[in-house]
Amino acid sequence: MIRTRFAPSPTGFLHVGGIRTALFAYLVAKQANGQFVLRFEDTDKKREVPGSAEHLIASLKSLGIDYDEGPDKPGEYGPYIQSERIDTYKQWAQKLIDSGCAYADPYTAEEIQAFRDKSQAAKRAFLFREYRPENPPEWDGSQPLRFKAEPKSYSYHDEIFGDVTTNAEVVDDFILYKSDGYPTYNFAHIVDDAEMHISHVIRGQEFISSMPNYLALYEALGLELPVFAHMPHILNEQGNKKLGKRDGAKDVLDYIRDGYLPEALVSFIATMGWNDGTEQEVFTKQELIDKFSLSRVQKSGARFDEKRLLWVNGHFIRELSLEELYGRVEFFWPEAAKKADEAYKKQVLALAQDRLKTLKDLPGLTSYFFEEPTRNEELISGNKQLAKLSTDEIHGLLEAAHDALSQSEWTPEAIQDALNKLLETTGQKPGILFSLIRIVTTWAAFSPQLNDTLALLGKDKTLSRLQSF
RNA sequence: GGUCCCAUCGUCUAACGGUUAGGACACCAGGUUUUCAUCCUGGCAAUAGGAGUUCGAUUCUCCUUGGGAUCACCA
Repeated sequence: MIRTRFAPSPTGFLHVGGIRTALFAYLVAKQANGQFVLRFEDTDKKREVPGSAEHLIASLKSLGIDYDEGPDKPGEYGPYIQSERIDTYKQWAQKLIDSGCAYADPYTAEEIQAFRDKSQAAKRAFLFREYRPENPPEWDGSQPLRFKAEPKSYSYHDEIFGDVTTNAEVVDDFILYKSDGYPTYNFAHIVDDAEMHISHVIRGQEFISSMPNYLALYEALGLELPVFAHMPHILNEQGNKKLGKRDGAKDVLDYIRDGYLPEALVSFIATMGWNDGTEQEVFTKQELIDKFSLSRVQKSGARFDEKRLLWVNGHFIRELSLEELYGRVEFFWPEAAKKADEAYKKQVLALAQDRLKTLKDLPGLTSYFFEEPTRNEELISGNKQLAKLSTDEIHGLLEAAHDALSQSEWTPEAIQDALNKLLETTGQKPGILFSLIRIVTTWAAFSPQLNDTLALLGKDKTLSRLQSF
């Protein structure tokens, strides 16, 4: 049975890097009809951020990364919050003590710092085991509990990085239990993964360097090794370090608020560092479940390219049926659209759909359909051809347009006919005449095809805007 | 610095040891009788460097260079 997990600590929001790890773990579970588990690793109470747990859950839900078991979704192996599992860790720690694999750390912080300085002075890496006390006191919970490591070389298989060998020197007596009564991640996650029957450990690359210690612990605990897969980091836009909250990594929920579609986000995030080997560029969630494989995940880090995300988002917007899109843009309409009726809004949306990169673009693209636009002379003076016209000439053309259109039937076809005839009677080029009409009726930098725009705007509004110049 | 990992167009990437090194984003040009967008056509653009193995290396090995991760009573 395949069981994967996503185990964030509730210390903030989720950015694309974290979401990708969650998504891949989810895909691995779903494609095998297994379970995906959410677990909160809240053993560092100092770093915990209030509200973060709810925020993480909302982020996962917003992208449709549904977990089968989690803090708010009881399952067979709960609870799924580490701070509620202290008794379990205690039992496992006792096993280690009994088998002589763990001991109490009697040193003060100052003493340890002195060891550290000594190692540094000798230009050697600090290893606690070199200062291992000969007769450690009995562990009473007030001291840290350390793992008694046997330095040896390990090799293991990583689904993404392949066969990795580690150096014996780096195995050290790391802390299993902190003096504050909470276990460390290093200890707790291994216990939990075992207790929760997790088959695949999928996490960020930063844990690779700790693998020797984990492997030593699995061994001491007599546990079977899960499958490991370490994700390369997502790099910031400059490509010089892993994407982090400090250098502008955005909360995924902010992308939703900014009008990005969940399915676009999912497709984009999945294809950062993964592809199916064909030339397919975008994927639905179901396609990802069918086609994803850890072995095709790139070893090197991928940069976050916002331009590409924008393209993917536009692509998914265009794929949506009008009905679906209408359902998605509910909160993105311009203020003035509130009183407009549904049928009208749908027609407006149909004209805007191809132009939308994010849903947030909607007001800028459509407001003149709902309220009188603000006049912006620069649209005329900034237009090379129109700037050459005198005010009288402009008025003449608009008057002619008004007359011609006032006698027209009000369908896109009839309007187009009228406009074409107008081209002949005025002897103007479309670049001049149509641009002028377009600008005066919308006062927008760009707009949909002129006849469609006017047809939807309505005869009265069109004629009055032509006259108002 | 020690340890581990990585390296194809600007970016994301494809290529059982044999391809004119392919696709996409971005950019540029043209087309779809106005603009913007969509759509279509075309263009620009890469195997970090050096040895070795081989009839033949993007691909295998080694070195160099460059980059990243990690060295906490954080996860």
